[in-house]
Amino acid sequence: MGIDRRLSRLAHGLIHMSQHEGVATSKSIAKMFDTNPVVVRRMMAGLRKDGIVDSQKGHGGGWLLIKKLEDITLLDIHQALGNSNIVSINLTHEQPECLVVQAVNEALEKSITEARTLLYKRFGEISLADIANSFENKKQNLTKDSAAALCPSRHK
Amino acid sequence: MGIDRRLSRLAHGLIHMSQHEGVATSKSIAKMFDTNPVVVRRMMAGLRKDGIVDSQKGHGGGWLLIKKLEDITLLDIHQALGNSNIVSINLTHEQPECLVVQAVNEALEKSITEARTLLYKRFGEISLADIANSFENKKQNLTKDSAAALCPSRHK
DNA sequence: TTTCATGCAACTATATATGTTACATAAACC
DNA sequence: GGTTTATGTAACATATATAGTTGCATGAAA
Repeated sequence: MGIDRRLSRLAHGLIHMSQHEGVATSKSIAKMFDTNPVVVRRMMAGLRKDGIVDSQKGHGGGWLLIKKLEDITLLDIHQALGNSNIVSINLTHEQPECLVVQAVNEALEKSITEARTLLYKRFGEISLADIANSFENKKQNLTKDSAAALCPSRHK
Repeated sequence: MGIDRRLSRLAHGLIHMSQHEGVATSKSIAKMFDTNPVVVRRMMAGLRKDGIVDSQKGHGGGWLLIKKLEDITLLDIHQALGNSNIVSINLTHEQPECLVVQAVNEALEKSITEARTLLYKRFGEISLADIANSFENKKQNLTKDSAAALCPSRHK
């Protein structure tokens, strides 16, 4: 499978968006991610569907954050992206009538569900505001010459 | 990504192997999985490396279980297959110097590690003997006409 | 020597995220 | 009204990992 960096990228992007006035274009966001504007639009489409961002077409258009950072959890973003198999282990179904297969899959399913539930719980407990705060704390511990460490080449 | 059914398949196969005398060929195991003998050899190679099974070439050869079911956990099998990304979320590293990226990835990493640790813990607590026992319990609850529910067409 | 098994290389198929190009659509500006 | 700027979307290519398949070499028993 390809690697899924959408959650990490979007959390990054949304926090930056909250710190700037007005809209952000797919192009400007794409620069933060070192990728293509179309990739950004695809990811943002899911967030718009769930009322996290909105988009405006045409001149002066772009993306707008319409929820507060406090009200956006990592789980919200994950779910807005559609349900993916977050645990990459699957069960065999070739001999569904075999009791051994059933017993194996039952044990696997139980463990996997537990882990997935914990992950969702943690994601649900962490808002983008929490992350932004931990970033502010880091910032205050910086010396002045490293104070530019905020996507430096991307915010001129 | 493709779907990873190796753990589920191997647990199934190893339990069946423990219930039969002598060796099992890649071909006979492949029938249980509805797949090709080469797929079986590839999976079994990892288990052999970790001393869970052994193989014999030539006429009358095949695969032999050399550890007891009690001493094989789901974690043992998983690890014998090599380290895969069991949680299919990755972190961005496009702007490693950006404090926002760092804060986001820290939060994600922490949650993911917690979930992965729990999954490994559960996998480590479950032996194939545990699963085989739960299978025996099921078997005893069956009426006689469903008593064939053990990979029926595969064990003639 | 034949047969039967593993060992292994070299493909193809499949699924998903990612990256890219091209074009349609909509809104602001001149 | 036409140009510019932006999103919306389809279509295709790329990367990666599991799975599936074919062919051939190797080793051991009959």
